[in-house]
Order: sequence, then structure tokens, then C-alpha cells
Amino acid sequence: MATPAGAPSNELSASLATEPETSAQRARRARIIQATLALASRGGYEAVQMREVAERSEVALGTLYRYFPSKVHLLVSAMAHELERMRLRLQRKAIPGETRQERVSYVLERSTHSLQRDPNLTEALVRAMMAADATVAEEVTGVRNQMADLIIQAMRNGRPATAEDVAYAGILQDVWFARQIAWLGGRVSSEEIWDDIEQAIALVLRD
Amino acid sequence: MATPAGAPSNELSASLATEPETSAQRARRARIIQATLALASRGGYEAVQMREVAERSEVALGTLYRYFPSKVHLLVSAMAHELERMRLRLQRKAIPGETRQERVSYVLERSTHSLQRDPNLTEALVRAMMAADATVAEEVTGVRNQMADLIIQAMRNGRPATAEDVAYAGILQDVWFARQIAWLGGRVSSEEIWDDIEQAIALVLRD
DNA sequence: GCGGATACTAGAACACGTTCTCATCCCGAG
DNA sequence: CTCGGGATGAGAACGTGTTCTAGTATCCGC
Repeated sequence: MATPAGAPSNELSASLATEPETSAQRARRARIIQATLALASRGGYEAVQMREVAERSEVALGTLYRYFPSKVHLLVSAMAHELERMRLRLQRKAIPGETRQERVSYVLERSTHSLQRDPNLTEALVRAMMAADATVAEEVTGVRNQMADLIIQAMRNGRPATAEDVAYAGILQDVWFARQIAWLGGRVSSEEIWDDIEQAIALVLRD
Repeated sequence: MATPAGAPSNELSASLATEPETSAQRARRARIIQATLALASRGGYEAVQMREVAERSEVALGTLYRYFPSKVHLLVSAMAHELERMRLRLQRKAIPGETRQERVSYVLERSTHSLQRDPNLTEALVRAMMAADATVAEEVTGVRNQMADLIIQAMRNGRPATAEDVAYAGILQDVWFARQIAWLGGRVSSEEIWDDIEQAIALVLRD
């Protein structure tokens, strides 16, 4: 049932044990995720149709469901995959900024813009996160831990994190997701979103 | 298309103009909302089935769709209805508490508990809010304004609200919704939710 | 009261997520 | 290499949100 999404980055990332897979199976899983991302990028949540994903990844519908027990599992796993890419990209160089506000702003802005450059994809992924019920708890927790890692890394800049830091990261993440929802609910523009998020960062992390 | 949900409480509540309706139409609308709440209360989001709602409210399926163009519209309107009841109940007596933290905690706790006393109903309503796309923007904005009104009223305790107050109310609302999602995603207990929300209140409203 | 427009009813029809069936393939144990 | 069992393929089938059609009722201006 566990859907491994990439290597954990630190103590927060639940390392979902990956049961052994043949290389053909790894390849199938990769093809499925790629097809999912392609379809999501083209037409958002509704364009990710299970029959279409199966066809594109050259896998039977039943097999797709064996790998990912629901559309939401599939998309949340795809989000984990994208976040992992983003984490690797960010890790290559040190996070700029003197204060933790500046660094957290930098990381969240990079992530937000990197996602919103592909609004359809973002819509699909965020919508899936919000639609997740208890059966997807494990995967969702993985994604949240990945995001929390990103934020905490920026806040602490290498120094060990306190319980307070984790709580702050949680709140910022809540605001981040809620603002994404507001955006894809057509209620605010992407600029307004960013203003709101920065305001929340300033508020939560003020000294 | 607009679905009026009750009288606005102050300048924030968008007063959706209610086009004239015959009393039979008002009665149909009321029956539909009641049937929706009953089904949601019994089995949550998935138990609110459009055919079942139509049958219980003694209305043809097509008519149901004329009144509410989708399941999400229907549930968001039901949420507006519930919030309006809550607002009226709270309005009857002054909000207790010396500081704005105390008052906001009081209001949000009352609201949260009042909702979580009926977890199935809460699940249905919150899930609908998160599933709302741009076509439901108007109704969602109505609900958000109702909640913001609640919070701002508690913060200001009668005094006029500043732009900052509105922003704070927005952040608190974001956290509130995100924590509800986490709860119905099976990732945290209802006690943890409440701790998280109180922490966010303390953080955002600290002096 | 009449006639035309609009609203309503009953039910079929369609789309897509999900489940099921059964035949075939592949992989590891012996 | 052979066998047995799990994995996969192909496709039918089902449930529920949504749309459509045709006929009937209701309302409103005259």
C-alpha cells in the first residue's frame, strides 16, 4: 500500500519502506507517474482520467489500481515526486537571506512560482491533497513532511529545529495550502496569494 | 444562480441579491437544504446523493439541479445556512473574554465544537468547501465572509475593524479550514486540531 | 378565463471512478 | 526445465454526479 516517493531529507520525512520491486515494476510505476504529470499539466484534475493514465503508461486499468488504489493516491504520489525534485533542486545551493523570514519567503516563493508556472498541474495536485480522506493519510503525511522539511530547513538554516519551529512550519503550510485553494477556487489572483503568504510569514515569524 | 443564505451581519458579508421566489419555491429550497443536512448528518459527503436528496425533498432531479447546479453548490449553500444559524445564536449575548485572543478562542471553539458534535455533517460541509472550483466562487466567498464576520466581531468586540484585522481573520480562517481537512484526512484527532487552532490564535493575535 | 412562457416531473442516458472476471504471462522454488 | 502462484492484460460491469428529453403543471399578462 505504501507508495515510496523518494529519499527522505531528514528526521521528519517518514521513510516509507519500499517493498522490493522488479525493474519492470519500477518502470511501470515511473511511466504511470509521468503519464499522470503530463495529463495533469495539460488539463488539471479532471484531465487525469484513470483510463487515459492507464493507456498512456501502457498498463491495464486493473494494474494501475494495483499500484495506486485511487486517483487521489495517484495524484498525491505525483505531488511527492514533484516536491522531491524541488527539494533536490533547492539543496544544490545555500538558501539566501539574512533572517529566517527572508529565507522562508525565498523557499516558499520559489516553490509557489515553480508550481504556478504550471497552473493546471498545481490545480490537480492541490485538489488531490484536499480531497484526500483517511485512506490516503500515509501519502499525505509524506507530502506534508516534505514541505515542512523545506520550510524548517529555511528557518533554521542548518541549526537544529525546535518543537516551536515545527509548529510554525505547520501553520505556514496550512496557510499556503488554503491560499492555493482560494486561488484555484477563482477567488483571488496569484499575486494576491503571494501577498497573503508573505504576510503570514511575517506574522508568524516576527521576532 | 445566487443562493441567498441569510441576512448579512456587517459590511463584509456580500448580500447576495435574492431574485423573487414564490412561496412554493422558497419551500422547495428549504426542503432541499433540510434533506441535504439530514443526509450529510447521517453519512457525510458520500451519503449526500443527488437522487436521494431529490427524492427526500420531493423534487425531481432536474429541479434539484435547477436550484443548485452541483452537489458542491448544494453543500456550500447548506454550510452558509448552518453558519447563519450559528451567527444568530452567538449574537444573542455578548462574547465573553477580556482580550481579543480570549474572545476569538471562544467563538472559534464554540463554532468548532458545535460543528464537530456532528462529525459527518462537518465532513460533508468542509469537504465541499475544499472541492469548490471557480463556478462556486460566489457561494464560497459568502461562507468565508460569514466566518470572517464571526472572527472580526470577536476581535473587535464592537469597535470598527481595520484592514489588519481582516487579514488576521483570513489567516485564522485558513488555519481553521486546513486543520479541519487534516482531521477528516484522519491525520490528527479533534483534540489536536483544537490545540493547533489555539496556538495559531495566540501566535497571530499576540500583542 | 386564455394563451404562451416558464417551471416541474419522470425517467432515460452519459461520463468517469472503481470493481470484477477470466485468460495469459512471468518469476522463483524445486 | 517444470510447475504453481502471483502479476498483468483486456474488457465488461456498476455506482453516482450530471445532462437531456418529452410531457405536464403553474404562473402571469391580457
